[in-house]
This record gives sequence, structure tokens and C-alpha cells, in this order.
Amino acid sequence: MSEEFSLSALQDKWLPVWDSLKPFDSAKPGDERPKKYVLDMFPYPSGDLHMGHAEAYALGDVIARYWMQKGFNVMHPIGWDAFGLPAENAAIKRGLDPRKWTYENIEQQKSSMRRYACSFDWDRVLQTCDPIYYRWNQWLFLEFYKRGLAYRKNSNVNWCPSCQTVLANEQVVQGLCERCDTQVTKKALTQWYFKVTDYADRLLDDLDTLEGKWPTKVLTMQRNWIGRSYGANVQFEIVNRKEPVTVFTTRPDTLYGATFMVVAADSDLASELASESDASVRMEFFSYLEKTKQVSDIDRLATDREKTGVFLGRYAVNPLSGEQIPIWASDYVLADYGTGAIMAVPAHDERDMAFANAMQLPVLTVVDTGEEDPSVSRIATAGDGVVVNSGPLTGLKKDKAIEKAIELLEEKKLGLRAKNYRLRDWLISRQRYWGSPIPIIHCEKCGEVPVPESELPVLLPDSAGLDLQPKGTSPLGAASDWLNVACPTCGGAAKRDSDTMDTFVDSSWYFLRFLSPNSEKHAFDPAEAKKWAPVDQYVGGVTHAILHLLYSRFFTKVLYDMKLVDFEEPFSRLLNQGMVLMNGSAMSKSRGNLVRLSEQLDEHGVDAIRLTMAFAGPPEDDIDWADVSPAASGKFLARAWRIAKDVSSDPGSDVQTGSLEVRKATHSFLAAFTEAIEGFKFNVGVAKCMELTNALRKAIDSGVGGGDPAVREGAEELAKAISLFAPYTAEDMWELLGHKPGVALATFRSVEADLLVQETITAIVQVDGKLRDKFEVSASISEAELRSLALASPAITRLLEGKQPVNVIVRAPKLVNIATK
RNA sequence: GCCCCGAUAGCCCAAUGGCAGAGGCAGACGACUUAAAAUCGUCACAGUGUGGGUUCGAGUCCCACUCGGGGCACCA
Repeated sequence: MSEEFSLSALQDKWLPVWDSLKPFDSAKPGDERPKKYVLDMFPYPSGDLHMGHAEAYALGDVIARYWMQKGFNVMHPIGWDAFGLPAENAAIKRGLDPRKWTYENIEQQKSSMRRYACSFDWDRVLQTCDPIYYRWNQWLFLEFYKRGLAYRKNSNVNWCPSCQTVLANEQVVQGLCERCDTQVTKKALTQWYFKVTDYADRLLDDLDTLEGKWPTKVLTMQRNWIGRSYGANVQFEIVNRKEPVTVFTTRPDTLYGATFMVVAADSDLASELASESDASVRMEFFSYLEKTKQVSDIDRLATDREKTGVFLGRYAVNPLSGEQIPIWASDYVLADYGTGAIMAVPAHDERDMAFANAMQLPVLTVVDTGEEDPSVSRIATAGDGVVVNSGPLTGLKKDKAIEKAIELLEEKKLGLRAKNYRLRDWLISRQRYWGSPIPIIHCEKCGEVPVPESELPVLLPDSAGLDLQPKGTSPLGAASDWLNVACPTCGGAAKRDSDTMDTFVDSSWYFLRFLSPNSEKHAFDPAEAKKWAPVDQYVGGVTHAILHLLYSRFFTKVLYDMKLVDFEEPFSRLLNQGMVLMNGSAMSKSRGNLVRLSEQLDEHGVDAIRLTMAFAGPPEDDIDWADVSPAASGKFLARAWRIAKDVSSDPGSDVQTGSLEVRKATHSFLAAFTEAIEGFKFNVGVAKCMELTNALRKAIDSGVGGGDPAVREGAEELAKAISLFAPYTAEDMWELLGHKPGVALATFRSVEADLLVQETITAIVQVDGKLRDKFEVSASISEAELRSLALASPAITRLLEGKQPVNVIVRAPKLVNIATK
């Protein structure tokens, strides 16, 4: 116990004590406390912790510690998302073994987390690159495969020329690689997919159950991403072709206005239709196809691009009107959405109109929206209106016409009601080394053969001797000892699948692995899942709003269908913390505005940094490090610490004999603090601690003095509250107050309701909404009494001279408002 | 272009439809000190981005706009 407050001394003092105390062990036998599962998104071990981690873990810790001190058995685990490109790229650059590099970083992060006083249960650590973990990744893959949820297909996939690997749709941002910002190109490859589209409806509809529990922003982003739209699949007969072509439309009401058809230039259908056309069409089409393949996604996504296309020399028959319409190929139609072909209604679709204008195609108006006739103006009208020129649909309003059109099509067996999604299946193959091997063997005779469960895990071969340089094919393809195996079915020569899984597979179920992180029998123990899951509180950055959260939700639903879990949503509540900025922009070495966490910790101490993170503002807002003051946080902690030092009563003193005023301050603090923390208003929670500290200081210096038992009560609750933000300081305060180490397990006193009631209250009197007088009244004053007091007040009677009060609103005991004419 | 979120003091931020200020930073002044730091205390500072509306009463609810941030965007 020192005379002066020194955070670095407290760190050295308490860290070893905690190591032996293990306050955050969540698997104590016979623990009867109710459970709470609090989870921080696990980190990538690509170096030491940075300011962003410091914020995330500070906030996650506030929540975890709060529930512990509310008497819950809190499971707050941590692990590492240890496979993946950053580790592999860094390893390539330094010529090191990615395994060694990864584990070294993990050790460094782990020791930084301990110093940072994270309340993690260190007996539940996992690393996704451990065979004991990815064995179950592979097991899950095979379970998905059994259920038809993992399949291989050849298609034009997103390809990052820099990472030299394919990317999932979700990893392409504005046509750029999510990781390295390189322009993504297309490549035809046979790859593994997870059939997430089978779950599109559930993934979308169940978002409703998360309303109010997840940030609106995330819910909106997920809804947009899934992008369900309703309409019809309509069959068009093709002249000189046996099979009709089906198109998806959300506007079957405009079917009579379809004046041409467009098929995606890069679709098989386009090639087929062109191949059976004239030689000149064939030439023109294939040269157009070549050109479209050159166009990058960036250019393709530009909405103001000139429409281009080729007439295929073929005709389709409008199923309702019987008209023949020309078929065009263009790159404005996407091959992998709907059926890759559309009916073009230029009068009522902007894009089709642009194409019709570019190619001088006819426009037929079929909806009168009251705007200028699009067949004259050549400007599309997409709004509501009355259908015209459309046979049996004529005269109906849009919605009715859509229904009627679908009925007609279904009757004639020319179409069906249909839904479509923006969401695509999840491409999980990656042509990289540092990932989970895909447990499939390719045999010339037997085709795809799953690796038998007894042979799992398929271990990743040692990287020594392998060329990890990205070259477009998996480095594992060169590990011939590993690659060449006997087919499990026929025993003949076969090869392993040499791609590895997207690391988002690893992170889609890790929250369940924490329940039994070392189990060799299960991916996770179902009994433990029943006890702990789902996650009660998830904390992480909004950067994962789509990818990780969508995939985890998908996995959870599949596991539900496998009857391995009894819930359909993995994360009951979600808190997104903001980012830590410096001078308005994200920190980066190249911008020269990098703030080093280790330097901040050395300069100000762990507690001051943690407190600063919590106090800076609402957790979901970004923190600009230029706007905050860790030094001020340190000052406050010293001030609070001195309160504990100045308490001179004995532990266990009878609080009933203490100052009522101080007791009231303490208990109203407890009520306000609880409300603030449970509402994620950590900044307000800290402010309440400051308020109580100020009140206690005043009581000690110029009030009842440090010997009053009520001051002790206040100081003890203050120590517990501060423990959420500044555990070292709080632990020392706890000791100063005469307690054994373990403030993290000391539960908050329950609020004594009678200490919250005020006997007197300041009533305010308004005239026409403006404050005119105030006076002290009994808190139990009646409305009539308060009303007459207000009307009798000299200040008010003076004001009311010559005016007529028309209405007197009384809200006892707080307010009277007199409305005058 | 569409959708979402935000705008309160010099700054960061509080405020169940009821006194605009809980807390902090920066500032001024005072106490302690030979002096300074540290500490303790006191004080000052805005009428809530703009314009309308609802209400006895609006920072808070509604409408329009401005600015800032984010998401989606050739998905038929």
C-alpha cells in the first residue's frame, strides 16, 4: 500500500495476484450462479494488439465484469482466428513458417491481453489453426456435404489477381478485393460452395426477432444483402428451339409491354442462341463476349455506362400477347441472378429504356402513371398507375394487375409465382496454404469421395519445401506426398482437394467451440450448449455486419436442423463498437497518424486507457484520440483511489448509523449506474462514478468526514463500479478498504428503494411554457395544493395581472404550467 | 438515385414530452506552497443546424431542407 497513486505500480502488484486467484473461471464445479455468455469477436493474430483492440476489449470487459458483479457466472472466452491471408502473406514476406509466426503472435497478444486486465477465462482458449479445431471444421463440412449444402460447381468467380485466390461475393467491395483493394476480375473455375441461399428466407425473416437487440444498421445491411424480391418466372417460347426460356420479373403486370428480351452475354444461353444463328451474328456475338470479359466489375457497376449489346438473330414469343420479340445479348443483364435472362419493358424500366434508346428498339406503354407517355418521351415511368393496352389486364391498378397476371400465367402453365434473392451461394474454396484443408478426395473412377470421419483431421502438411507464393493454384497441390492418396472407395489412385476453406468457415461456429474447447468427441458438447448457448451478448466491430454475422447465423440454422442446438440465432444481443480515429481519420502508418497502444499504456497506464475508451462517448460512436484525455482519466482514478484511502471506519461498520445524505447519494448512484451500463451508456456510467466521487470528497473534506460508515458504503460501491473500467485501481481501493483481493467477484449492493425517495422537491411554475417561479414543496404534495400554491405565488400573480388563465396543467410535485390567452 | 444514423457551450458529450447540463477537457479566479507541480474549491460559457407543424409545454414527436457519417445501387 503506497502513499501515492501509481498505476504502473498497481499493475505489477495485482497481475500476479489475479493469476493465482483466477476470478474468471467459468467452470467451477457446483457453481449455482445464473449464466451469462459474453463474447468479444476473436482477433486475427497479425501482430500485437492495437488501439482498436483496446477499445473493443475495454467495452466487452465492462459488460462481462458488470454481469459478474451482478452475481452471474459469466463465460467470457477468447481465442484466435488464426488461419488466413494476413498471417500467410506476412509469413511469405519474412520467409518464415506461417505456423510459427502465427503462434508467436498469439503469445504476444495473449500476454498483452493479460496486462490489459481482460476478464477472459484463460481455460477456454482456442486457435482455429489447431488440428483439434479444424478437425471439426472438416467434420462440419462433411455434414453439410451429406445434406447437400456443400457442392461444387463451375462458374465465373471473383478472382483477386493480387491475392491470387477466389473471393466470396461478400469479400468484393465496390468491385475491389476487401483485403488488398485490387480490382477483382472474373475467372471460370470449379469451386466449393455452401448453399446459403437455401436458408435465405429464414435468414431474412428471423432478423425480425433481433429487432431492438441488434443495431438497426446491421439489420438493415443484412436485409439489403439478402435482397428478396417477389414476382414471377415467366416462360417465353423461342422460335426454332425446343425448350422455352424462363425469365424472372417483379413486374408481370407489364408483360404486354415487353418489346424485346435480353440475355446475359456471359451466360451459356447466350452462347447457345448465338451458335445456332447466322455466321455474322456468331462473329459479332463472340467478339462482344470477349470484350465484356475484359470489362472490370468497377466499370460494369457504373450505372451511367452506355448500354451495349448484340442482336442474336433469334425471337421469343410473348406468352400473353403472342407477339414475337427479338432477343439481344448484353452485359447489363447478370448471368447469375434469376435465370440470366430478362423480358425488357423499356416503357417502365429505366435500364431497359436506356438499352432501347441505344439500339433503337420499340417502346410500348402499358401503364398510365399520369406522367408523359414513355413511348413518346423515351423516359421510363416506373411508378404506380393503371394498366393499358394489355388485354385482360387492362384497367387494373398495378398491384391488382400483378396478381392477375400471375394467375393468368399459372392457369396457362406459362409461369409461376416466384421469389429471388440478391444473396448468392457462399464460395468457400481458397487457393491458399494457411487454412483448413477441404476433406474431399477426387478419384477418377468414383468422383468426389468424402474423407471417412475416422481419418479426420486431414492435417495441413508442413510448409517446409512448399512454395507459398501466390500463383493461382493452391500451394498444397505441390505437396505430392500429401496430395496423392488411395481412393477410400475403390482404393485406386486419387488426389486430395488441394484448396483450403475460407476462414469465415472457421469463425462461423467458434462461439460454440468455446463451450468445450478441448473436446475430441464433439465439435461442441451438446450438454454444454444447452447450458451456455446462445451467446447472450456479442461485442465487435460493424465491419463484420454482413460477412461473419450472416455466415454464423447460417451455420446456426443448419446446426439447428441437425438438432445439435435448440436455438436458431447465435447472438441474442449485439453491440457494435466504433473505431478509434486520430484527427478524423483511421489510424495508419502511411497517414502518419498512428497511435501506438503500447506507448499509451506505458505513458498513462492500463486503467487510464480503458477508462478513456469507456468514457469517450457512446460505444457505437467512433473515438477521435485527439479529442480525449487519458491523462484526465488517470487523474480521476487517483481521485477515486484517495477516497478509499480516506475512509477511516472499519469494514462491516453499520451503515444504518451513517449519514443519510451520503447514503442517498450512494443508492441513487447505484440505480443510475445500473441503468447506464445495461443501456450500454458506459460514458454515462463513468460520469456517475465521477459524480459519486465528488459527493464523497465533499463529505470527507467538509461534511461528515472519512469515519462515517455511509462514506465507507459509498467508497465500496464506487470501487466495485470502477472495477468495470479500471480493475487495477479498483482492486487496490478494495484492499485500502480492508478487503481480501477479488473486487471483480464482489457483487453490488442492492438498491434500497426508500433511499431514492426525496422528501422535498423543487417545483417549477411556468406561464405559457416559460419558467417563472420555483419553490420547495413536499414530494407528496397534492395537485390541488400545488395548484393553489402556484397561483398564489407573488411572482405569478404579478405576471397574471390583466391576463386570463385558460388552462392550468399540474404535474405534482414537479410542475405547474399556466396557459393564458 | 434510394435507405439509415447523426447535428446541444471553444471541445468531447448528458438530458422517461416538463428548470437545457450529469460528467469531463480546455479557460478564469481562489486556498495550500518561499515558489511551482500536485491537490482542494469557486466561477463563467450555449437556448439545442435551418424553416414549418403538433402540444398547456418540444433538444426530445411529425414534415421539409442544409451539413456530416454510413449502407445499397444495371439484382429485372
